[in-house]
Formats: sequence, C-alpha cells, structure tokens
Amino acid sequence: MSTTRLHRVGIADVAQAAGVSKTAVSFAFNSPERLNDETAARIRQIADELGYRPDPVARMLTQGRTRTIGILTPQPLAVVFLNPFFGALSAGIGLAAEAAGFGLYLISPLHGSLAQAVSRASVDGLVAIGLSSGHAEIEQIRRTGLPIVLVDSLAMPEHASVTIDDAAGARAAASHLLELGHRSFLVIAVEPPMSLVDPSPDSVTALRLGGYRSALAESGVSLLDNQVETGSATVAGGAAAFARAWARGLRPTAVLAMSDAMAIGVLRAADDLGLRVPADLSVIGFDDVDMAAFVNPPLTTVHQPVRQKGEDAVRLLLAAIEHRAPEHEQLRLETHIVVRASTGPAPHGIGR
Amino acid sequence: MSTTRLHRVGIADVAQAAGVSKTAVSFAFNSPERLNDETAARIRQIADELGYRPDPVARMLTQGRTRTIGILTPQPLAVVFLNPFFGALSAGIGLAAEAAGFGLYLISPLHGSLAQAVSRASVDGLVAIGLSSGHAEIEQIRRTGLPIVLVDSLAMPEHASVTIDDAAGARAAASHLLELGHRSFLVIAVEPPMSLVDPSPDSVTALRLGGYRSALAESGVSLLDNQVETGSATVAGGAAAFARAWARGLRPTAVLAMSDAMAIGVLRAADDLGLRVPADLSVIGFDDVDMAAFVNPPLTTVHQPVRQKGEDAVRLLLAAIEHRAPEHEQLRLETHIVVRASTGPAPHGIGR
DNA sequence: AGCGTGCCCTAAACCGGTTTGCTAAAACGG
DNA sequence: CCGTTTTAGCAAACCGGTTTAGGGCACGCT
Repeated sequence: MSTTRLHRVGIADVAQAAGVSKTAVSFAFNSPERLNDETAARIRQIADELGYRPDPVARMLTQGRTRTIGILTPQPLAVVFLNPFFGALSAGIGLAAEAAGFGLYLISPLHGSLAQAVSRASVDGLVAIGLSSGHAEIEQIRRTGLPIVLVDSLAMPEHASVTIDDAAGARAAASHLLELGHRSFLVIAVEPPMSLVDPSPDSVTALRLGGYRSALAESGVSLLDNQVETGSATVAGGAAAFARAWARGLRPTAVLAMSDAMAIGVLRAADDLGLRVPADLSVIGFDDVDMAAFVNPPLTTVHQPVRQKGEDAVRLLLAAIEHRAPEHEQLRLETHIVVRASTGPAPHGIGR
Repeated sequence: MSTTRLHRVGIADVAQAAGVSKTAVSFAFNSPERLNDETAARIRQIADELGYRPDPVARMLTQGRTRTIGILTPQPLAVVFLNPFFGALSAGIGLAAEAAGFGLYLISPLHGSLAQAVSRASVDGLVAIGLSSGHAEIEQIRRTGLPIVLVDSLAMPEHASVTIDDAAGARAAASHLLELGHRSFLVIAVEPPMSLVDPSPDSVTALRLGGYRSALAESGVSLLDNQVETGSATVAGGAAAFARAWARGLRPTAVLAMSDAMAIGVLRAADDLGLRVPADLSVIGFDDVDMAAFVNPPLTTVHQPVRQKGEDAVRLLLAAIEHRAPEHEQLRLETHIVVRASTGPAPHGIGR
C-alpha cells in the first residue's frame, strides 16, 4: 500500500502530496503563522502520514548551527569512559547542555589525530578536557575557529577556561602525608597524552607534580624522577603503575596518586602484594569521585568540584557561542582535602 | 595582513585564490589523482594558507552519511554518566566506534522527548540502551528508519539486539542468598523510565525481578510489592532507595540490587544506619563493574560482559549501516555470579 | 473605477560542499 | 597527418532543507 520507494521521503514529496510548494511545507513546521491554519494542519497531517522527518543535516547547513557541543579528549574513549572523573565531569556537562537544548558529541583522536577528529565533527563549540599546551595539533584545533572552553588546561590563553588550583591541592595532599611522618614517596602520575618529557609546564600532571615537589621540598624531602610512575587514568592503569614501581624495587610508605581511579588501582595492587593500607602503605588520591568514599579502605583524597566544572564550562561556552563574543573568562575553582581511611602514620623502620 | 573578512573561508574562496574551479579544490583533497600533481599540491598549499577547513555539515549532506553513531539513552545524561555501568558499556562502544572511524553522539531526552532528540541528531545509526518496549515514543523512533541495535532490550524485534540472560543472572543472585539462609529480602530496582506499573515485561527491571521471584518462589519465599524499592541507577539513588525502605519499616537481611552502583549506595546507607555488611545485612549487586571489587566490603555481584556488549552492539550496527542489510541478529551473552565479601550467612533472629 | 493593504502562498536563491558529464588540449598510434 | 585515447580542469546539477522577495487575489476605502 505504502509507496515502497527506496528513497527517504523528503520535503519535496510532502509538498507534492499536499499540492503545495516546498516553502509551504517548511512554513507549516517552522513558521505556521505564515500559513492559513487549515493549510498548515493539512500539510502537517500529510507529512505525518508519509512519515516525513526533516533531515537534521540539511537543517544544520541552512541554519548555520548544529545545536551540538563537542567534548574534546586527547585520549581514546576506552580509557576516558573508564575514568570516573570523566563521568562526573560529563554529568555536569550533560546537565547543562541538555538544559540548553544542546546535544553532546564526543571527540577523541581518530586514527591518532585529534585535529582530524575535530574537522569531522559538526559542533558549535568545544569543551576541551585536559588539552596540554604542548599538544602537537593544538594549532590546527585553534584554527578551526570554533568557540572553545578549556577544562583543566590553559593551553589557549585567548579562550575561556575552567581549572582548579592543582598545585595547591597537590601540596595539601603531600603535606598531609608528611604530617603523618612519611618520607618515602611514590607518585602515580596521569599519563601525558604525549611523550614523557612533556614540554608543557601547565599540564595538570606537571602542576600537581610541582605541588607535590614543593611541599616535599619544604620538609627537605626530594622526589627523584624514578619515584614517579606513569599510567593511564583508570583503575587498571593505577594498579599496573604501582606494580611496575614495586617490581623496580621501590618500597614507598606513601603513594600520591593524581587520580582517584589510579589510587583505587593502587589499593588493589597493594592488596595483591599483601600490603595493608594504611598500616603498611598510605594512599591518597585526587578528585574525590563518588566512589572514593566506598572503596576499601575509604580513600583519602583531594576534593575538587568536578561536576561544577562541567556545568561552568558549558555555561561559558554557550555564552561564547550565542553572544558570539569571544569571552575568555578564566575560572579557577577551589579544592580541599578529604581525610578518610587510606592514609595513616608512616610505619617504622621501612622508610629509608 | 590576513583578510579580516567575517566570513569563514569556503571552498569558493580557495578556488578563487588559486585561480581554479571549486571542483578542482574538491578534487585536490578527495581525488588528487584526477588532478595534475603539481596543481593539486598548489591548491592544497593555498588552502592551508587560507586556513580552509571543509565544512563537515556540508560534507555530510552531499555524502549522505555522517560517520557518527548515536548512543540512545532514555535517561538524562546526568544520571547516565554517574552510572559506572554506562561507562563500561560506552568504553566498549567507543572502542569499536573509534576503530571504525566513527564518532559518538549522545542522545538523551530533550525537553522530555526522546523522539525529538533523535530527530535533531545527525547519525548513521543508533545503539539504544535499555529502551523499554513500553516507551511512549518507540514508534516515532522506529519511524526514523535509522539502523538500530538494541542493548538490554528487545523492544524492536525487527532490529538486532545484544542482551544477557537477565532472569538467569537474577535467579543466581537470589539462589546465592537463599543458600546463605536468607528469607527476608529487599529488592532495589532500577527506575523504569516511565510509570512504576511498567507495562513492558521484557524490560531489564522486569526480567530481573522475575528472576528473583522465581528463585525465591522455589524456596517458598514470596516477594511482596512493598519489598521492591525503586531509584535511579546511581550510588545516590541506591542509598536513597534503601533509606526509604528502612524508613518504611522494612528490615531485610538481604538486599538484591539490580545494579552495582545502587548496591554500593546501599552499602553506604547501611553504614550510615550502623548496619554491618555482611554480618547484619547481605548485599548483592548486578553488573560487576570495575569498582565492585574495590568497595568496602568487596561486592558480591552478578558478572556480565558489559564492555563486550558495547563492542558487539557496534559491530552489529556497522554491519547494518554498511551492508544496508537489515541484519537482526539477537545476541545473548552469559552471566555468572562473583562471590566476594558483601554477602554472608543470614543473621539469627532477625528475619521474620 | 482606482488604489492601498493584508493574507496566502510560491519561485528561486542559498547554505557549502561533491559529483557528473563534457570539452579542450596533449599524447599516442598507425 | 589524422583519428583515438588520455589527461586536466570546468560548469552545472545536486544533497535537502530554509529564507527572501514577490505575486495574485480579495477586501476596504475614496
């Protein structure tokens, strides 16, 4: 009964079926007041019967906007999604985006190239997460001319950003452990998207490392390069990193992890090695994700307003998109330490 | 120096600057072999100098495909992203999508309407997560004519799907507790996207509830409606649900949670009430997300291959998109119970 | 009758690319 | 030297909508 055409039904089909022009069909949906009520209703009914659905791509093209914001992450989605920090951040982004009627598009390196992925993406603006200023493709990304808001990065000073005081947070974490008497540390760092000799001193990794170092230095403790182990920001990544350090012969009494997910991984790896936390080993995380309070033992960590960051980022981005004003507010949110049960006094006779 | 035109540089600008036709510019990028090597190189160079970036939307329109797959979720992103199950599933989806060069677009209800959100979305196909067959807008979604693969749902029998044996998993969970001597249960159910009297008997919630009931019935234990408490599938949702049940006077010795996130919430709520797990209360989850092994106490749960589900779903979807063959394979993956430390023998004298 | 005003609706241009069909010139073949 | 193929590039149609600039007509007014 129904026309078995291979072709999707387009606006022209509806127009023909209703005996009107394409314009009229378009008006029936978008500016009904420009049509006789009766005509508009008839057109809509016919469109409905035919199962007409305006092609969103064509619409985007004519309207010049996509009502979509892109989440830019320098890491592959598989690691991103496994990181609860990202989940919390995205929850904030999603909340604000939904409220404004915007959709979310995830942009991760395609065939190894972030810039290429950005080019493919049809979005009105970007929320770039942890985009290191040393990233090779940063210039290409900038040149797309899209409004951008940076989260956890200051790689593009001309764009708005939402960050936290990473150094202060890290200092607080290290101070906490120092007060507990620890002198032998291991830092579990988040893998820089690029080479280990990350040339960007403003990356989250570098800032936190700096914070750790500065607090340690004040107590006369120095942190050697071999006391920093790197891994991807997931539970598995943290576990592997700690295991590697252990295998290398390191026997720290305290671990400074740059992410809760990694800290939880350390908890597992320590458990596998028969280490008791916090009796034998203290572990402190960073982020204070939902789960931190529920792991075994509950994780001491540096709290940051993750979800808030997401919401603020979208707010700034929408302002840039809508007013077309190149706002470049630099938001810096605060952190505070949350002491739970994964940290305790340094054991005797083990630290060097 | 550079032209300060307000207008983005388009293909026509490049063509003019290079003294060639638009066609030539297009060829320079997409079919260089149809041009003199030298000419092609010159065009590319000029394009680069001008900062030309082909508009992805226009490209999608002419090519008739977006190289994007949509993740359809009936719940708002804020709850979705807080659910680690979703994270694991998305990790699988993202992995497979990236490998195939596809981007990911998140589709959640916009202004309360899922169908509207789908209409706005420019995607080549959909992975629909937990789409209940009773969903009011299911017909509209179907009528978009997009290839769809369902995950955890059989709402559209004509489309491919990836599910698990929910009933069997739930039965295993209940049996485990029964063997431990429990007779007084509380079920923490995942909120149906719609009314509580969810008319779809094939929803995950209904299937698992059925599984619980059938195992319980075999031991002569019945589950009253008031022994089922519902909440959103997050840690907070689970905590709130358990607190509500407790406030209603329920004093179960065992909790059957339909998601690990909720189970972890129950752990917190129980702790707040001074209940010891598993001495006073046994808790079993569902999913076996990464975190399950690390919470306090480690969570006994029903394992399902979450990530695998995501990868399989994308695989099926890409087949449908590319071969244009309406494949409708029904994949059903297995579950198994993982006993950790959140379940134990029923306490004496408390069960009724 | 002549003219201005609204109301409904349409033809055509447009968004920014890709693709088809063709032409003109150069290279080739006999 | 002329017909044939190849090569290099172009004009125009097209994708599927939206939007602009009018056109035709009925109505009201003078």
